[in-house]
Amino acid sequence: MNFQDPEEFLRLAEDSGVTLPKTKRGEATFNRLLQAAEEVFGEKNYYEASIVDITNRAGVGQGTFYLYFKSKKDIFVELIKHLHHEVRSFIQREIAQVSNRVDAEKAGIEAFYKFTLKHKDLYKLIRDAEGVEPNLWYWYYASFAKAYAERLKAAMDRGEVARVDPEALAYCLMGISVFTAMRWPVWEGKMPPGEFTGTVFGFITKGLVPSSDKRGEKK
Amino acid sequence: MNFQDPEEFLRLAEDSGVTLPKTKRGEATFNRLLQAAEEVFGEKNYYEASIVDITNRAGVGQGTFYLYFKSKKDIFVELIKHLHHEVRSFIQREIAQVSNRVDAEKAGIEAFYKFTLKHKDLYKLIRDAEGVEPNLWYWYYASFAKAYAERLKAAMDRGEVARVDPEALAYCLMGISVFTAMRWPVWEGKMPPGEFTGTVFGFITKGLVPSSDKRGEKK
Amino acid sequence: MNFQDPEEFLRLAEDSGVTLPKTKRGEATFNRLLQAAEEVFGEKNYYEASIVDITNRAGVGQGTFYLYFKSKKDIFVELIKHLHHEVRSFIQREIAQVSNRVDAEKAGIEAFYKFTLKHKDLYKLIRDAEGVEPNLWYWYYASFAKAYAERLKAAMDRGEVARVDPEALAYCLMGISVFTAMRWPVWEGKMPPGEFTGTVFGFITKGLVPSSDKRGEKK
Amino acid sequence: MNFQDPEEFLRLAEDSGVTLPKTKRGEATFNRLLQAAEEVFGEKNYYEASIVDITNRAGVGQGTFYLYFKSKKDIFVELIKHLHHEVRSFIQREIAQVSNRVDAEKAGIEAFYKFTLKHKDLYKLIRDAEGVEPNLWYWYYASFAKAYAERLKAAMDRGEVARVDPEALAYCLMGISVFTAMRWPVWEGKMPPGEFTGTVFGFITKGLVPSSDKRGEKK
DNA sequence: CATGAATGAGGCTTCATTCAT
DNA sequence: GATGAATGAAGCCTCATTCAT
Repeated sequence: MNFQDPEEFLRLAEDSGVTLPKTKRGEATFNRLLQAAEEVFGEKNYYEASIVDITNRAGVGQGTFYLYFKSKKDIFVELIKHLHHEVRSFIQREIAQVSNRVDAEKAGIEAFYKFTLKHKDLYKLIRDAEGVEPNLWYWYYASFAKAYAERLKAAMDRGEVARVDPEALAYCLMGISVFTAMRWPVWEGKMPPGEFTGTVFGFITKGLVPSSDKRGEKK
Repeated sequence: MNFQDPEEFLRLAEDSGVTLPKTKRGEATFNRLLQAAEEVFGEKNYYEASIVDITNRAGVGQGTFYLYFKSKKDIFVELIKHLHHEVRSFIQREIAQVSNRVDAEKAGIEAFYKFTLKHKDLYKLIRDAEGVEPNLWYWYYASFAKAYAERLKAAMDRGEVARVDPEALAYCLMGISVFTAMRWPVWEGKMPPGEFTGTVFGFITKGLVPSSDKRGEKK
Repeated sequence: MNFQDPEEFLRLAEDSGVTLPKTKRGEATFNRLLQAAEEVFGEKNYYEASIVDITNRAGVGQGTFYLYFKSKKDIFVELIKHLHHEVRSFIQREIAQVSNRVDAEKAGIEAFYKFTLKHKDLYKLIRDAEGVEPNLWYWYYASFAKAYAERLKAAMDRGEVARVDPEALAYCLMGISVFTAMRWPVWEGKMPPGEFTGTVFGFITKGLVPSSDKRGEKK
Repeated sequence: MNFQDPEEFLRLAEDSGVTLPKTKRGEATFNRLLQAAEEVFGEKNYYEASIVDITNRAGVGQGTFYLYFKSKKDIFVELIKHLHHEVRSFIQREIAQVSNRVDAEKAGIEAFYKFTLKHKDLYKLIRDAEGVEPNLWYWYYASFAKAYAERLKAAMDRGEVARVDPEALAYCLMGISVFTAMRWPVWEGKMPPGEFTGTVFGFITKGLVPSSDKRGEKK
């Protein structure tokens, strides 16, 4: 696979596919379509959902769809970008007040669980993204990881986190978040029980904090 | 979502969909089809791959497919089961000689990277599995996690690993494996560089080993 | 075989399969399809006729078919119902002015010959109906017989027809109509010659009229 | 439609399609296939039954079918001819001892009911015959009618039956038999109740017997 | 004789997209 | 702006028939 830089992708994706509405009435239709798409793709998966499903759900005519989106793929991309923004800002908000990075990590994961519980579809959507448009999928995680790594780097500079490769750490933490969220919010539709969360947080904490003897850490 | 027990699923999936060949000639065809399916699904994704793609690749007529598989879905399920078995036994073999659990963990991840590099398709296949047959996807990870947790439990009993919730730990480790494998073997087609691996292993080691003060651990 | 009441069947068949058009343009297409179906099924028989045959004949695209009918079977059922209505009202009209039942019977058969000559397909369609949907076939004849028997019953009350089991009589008369129509309009494409018709009418007349001695008749 | 003479048809159909077995073992297989075909075509109808259905039922391999029959159609034709022979000889036997034609008519119909009850499939098979091979269907009824008419002609000469067009009469009687058999043996799986049969027989008797005044009869 | 394997034409159906109103 | 109609490519699948063993 050969991926562009995440930002590069965004720039490419910027222009195409979507025709913004010009009137108030148009805007309402546009939003109804996007909303319907989230529901339908969430229930059915990209390939098994049809455009008629979406227009029916939105309560508009079939032709109307193409007034705003150039293709099925385009509304999907639009949707992923929208949700990506939502997760990140949601987590951001939940973390904001926590000063220490290690504690922020825990808060972030907790927030991710909460978000996942509300948007169980998100999971399916991202999964589908790979098949539909690998670049989109790549961008989704890579841009996430980048921001993550930057925050970790800063924490290392402040001495809150052991000094190691921040990107590797970012992928570890994302993997933990995603897989534990799969186990509980997605599969069981519940927040994980205390013992489970306790273990997860304990594992992360021990893994992140600077050890006294510093073996294996960079200076 | 409401999933059955992993073993329950296996039993269900046992019977249907596949018709085993009765002659030597038939067996060869059967295998060619399975092999072709792995390639095609790897390249294209479940929904965009067609049965003709598979039969063409296998060099057999279109109707031949239906001699052995009742539908596209059935060959897919068969494939996943096949690959699941392959990964697990591959990793098992690589770990066998390592006595210490923490070191075995590292060896296991390293093995997973190697396997992923060889079967980059596996990644896509499992992803698609969710859309195609959620139970299959659930079974894939859940049965993996179960075995994982058992090994961890044993290690805890031997005092090699801190005594915490083994299942939670299993999902953490799986998440780390999968996401770091995505970053390098899948996206870059290479084994991760030493610094990356070092960080990952360090993180895991610190997270697993019993701490001297035992805070947060069960007795 | 286990058949529902004819009316019951109609009610069941009411709902499904057909989507009525919403615009004038759509209505024209719908009718063209129905017309084409009659021709094609008449020429080829249900199983050997394909949907493409129908859409080609109708001069529309293949997909258009599914805008109005859910399946081949559905257009077939629709057609039979349509033709059933046509025969009955055609015969009704031809009989209307004849006051005496025995003469009406002759007029009815004559009318049936005429109709059959125009719609030789009808014959084949009804035959196929058994294979396609036994209930439809049952309904076709049973509802016919029911109306028939009622008319005969009334004639018995007026003393025009010997008082016997009206239903049995109805099936006798239907059998005669159908088989003699087969012999001439269907096989030869002609109305039967005078001598043939004379014999048929004579047979019926003698069979229906109240005999002077009343042996075997109910009071 | 343009039909050949019934005998002409038979001669045509004589040669083709069937390869008689040469050994004892072969004969057994041949018969098993024919038997299986009757069952399967009876249950499913010609077009919906597949050759695999037949070979499975017969317990032989798929290829074996073509050792004895050149095509699906050929076994069907063979079957119809076989059954046609069966009905006629069965009825013949039942009528044999009845001397008077009018009584023989009743006995014949009764026999037809009995046969139909045993071979409900016959009904479906003949129906299908039209679609599969119109000539076969034509032959089936026409040859039946021919023999029928001859018997009636003889009875007219003996003064037992009114002198009218014997062929017309034959089709009337066949129609009555077939439709009343449909009403009871086929639809209800029972012999008709006494009142029903009484009416049918009364109708026929009155229609057949020479009237005192001879109006409408030939000299 | 017998059989399982193999085939490919052809049927039904779906659906993203374009048109006409 | 909006909508229902129309399209046809493309996919899945069945099955009569032919082959190879």
